[in-house]
Amino acid sequence: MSRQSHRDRIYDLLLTRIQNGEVGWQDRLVDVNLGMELGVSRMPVRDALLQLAAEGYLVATTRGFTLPSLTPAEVLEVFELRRLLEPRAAAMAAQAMTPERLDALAQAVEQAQGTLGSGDIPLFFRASERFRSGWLSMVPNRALLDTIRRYMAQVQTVRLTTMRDPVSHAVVIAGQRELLAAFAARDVVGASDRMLRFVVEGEQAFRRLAAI
Amino acid sequence: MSRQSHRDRIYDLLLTRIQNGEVGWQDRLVDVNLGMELGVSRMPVRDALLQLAAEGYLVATTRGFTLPSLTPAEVLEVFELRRLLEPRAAAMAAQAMTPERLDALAQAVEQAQGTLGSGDIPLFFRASERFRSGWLSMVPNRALLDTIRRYMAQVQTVRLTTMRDPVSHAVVIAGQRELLAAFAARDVVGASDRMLRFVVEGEQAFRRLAAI
DNA sequence: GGGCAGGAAACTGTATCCAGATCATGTCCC
DNA sequence: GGGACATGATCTGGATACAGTTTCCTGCCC
Repeated sequence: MSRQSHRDRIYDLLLTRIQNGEVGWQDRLVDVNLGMELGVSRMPVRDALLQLAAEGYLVATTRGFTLPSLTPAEVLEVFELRRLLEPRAAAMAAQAMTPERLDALAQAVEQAQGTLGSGDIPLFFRASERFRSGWLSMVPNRALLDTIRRYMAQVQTVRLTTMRDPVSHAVVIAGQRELLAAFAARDVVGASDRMLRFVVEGEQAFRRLAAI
Repeated sequence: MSRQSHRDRIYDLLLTRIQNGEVGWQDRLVDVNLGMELGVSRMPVRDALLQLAAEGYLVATTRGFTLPSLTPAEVLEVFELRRLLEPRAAAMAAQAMTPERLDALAQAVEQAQGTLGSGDIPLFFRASERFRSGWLSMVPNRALLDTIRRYMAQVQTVRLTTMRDPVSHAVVIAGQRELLAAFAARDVVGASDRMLRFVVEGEQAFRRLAAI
């Protein structure tokens, strides 16, 4: 298979859409429709959708596939997982950091900062996502990275919702700035500690918004 | 769908075979053959196999699906993940433990102990699996539990291999006994600490066998 | 206006078939 | 004996069609 199969191509495309927030929480991904859009039969689309479901990015319903919708209790379970894994991941990222990646991360933080006046929520989300995936991809442990990415996909809709809360923006940006400083200094312990606080702050914002 | 679909039924059956060690590391699971064996077309078989692959239990090759075969470096990445997650999981299991579950765990440990003289490797493996899945299923955090189960599926063949090393058996059983004692005492900290040591011991055994 | 029933639409699961890719085996040549 | 090439077998990916299930919409009745 010198060329990518339809299934793999469609999987990549759908995963990118999901991770870019282009799939709404009420959208239904239906294989026949996507097949027509992409010029293929529904079979490879279905295969890609089933794979995304098996990996936790989507949920199968009797009327197409949708984004997972976690209960607040389930989201808190993911926060617990984040507290266990992300400090270590940030530490590893700090150790592996490069000047080029630091530049890119700094740009993402400045972009997020620039939305504080304008209230441009989608841009704030995209910049924050760029910061996050930028440092995550420095993590050398592939099993750890895959695990983090998997659960992040499941709470995507929650993240979009909490990002709409302007109260959180300054907190998030302050966290990003301090993480960036730790990364720049190759401060492994500092990155780990700040990441833990970052996750805790995110959980506090979630609990406030969900009135838990 | 009041009756289980072929796909789901076949998924369950194949997963059971995998987890019971009935699939050899050189076996190839081919959808046409399994379809004939089970009296269905290859499509639901293929779907089930693709799902098992997406979940990490199998790997697709150009000639059927096989058990995953991780490189030693990849296995060590998983050990890192285990060190991060399993102490916490054991702590939660200790907190949630019930007398009935304790009985079942104790039986599993005794069964594993009984193989020390006979050298019955498959029985030792099954008893150890029973111990492990017994306490894991007490973990109330579903995200954490799913994450652990997923990466354990990927290292199944490694576990089967290291289980064949008789030197490890006494170490494993001692670990199980001490975990069992911590669970019985609802000793959350003790369970966490012992679990960390258990994982480290497993890693040491792996490093020794892989001559790393 | 609300509830229920029936039918159509919209989906899913899967069977069958075809085309393409890969692997294994056999043969020939050096 | 070893390597290269050709051929056949064996697999995969995917297209199409059909049957079954679920949901939605409309009409009718109270």
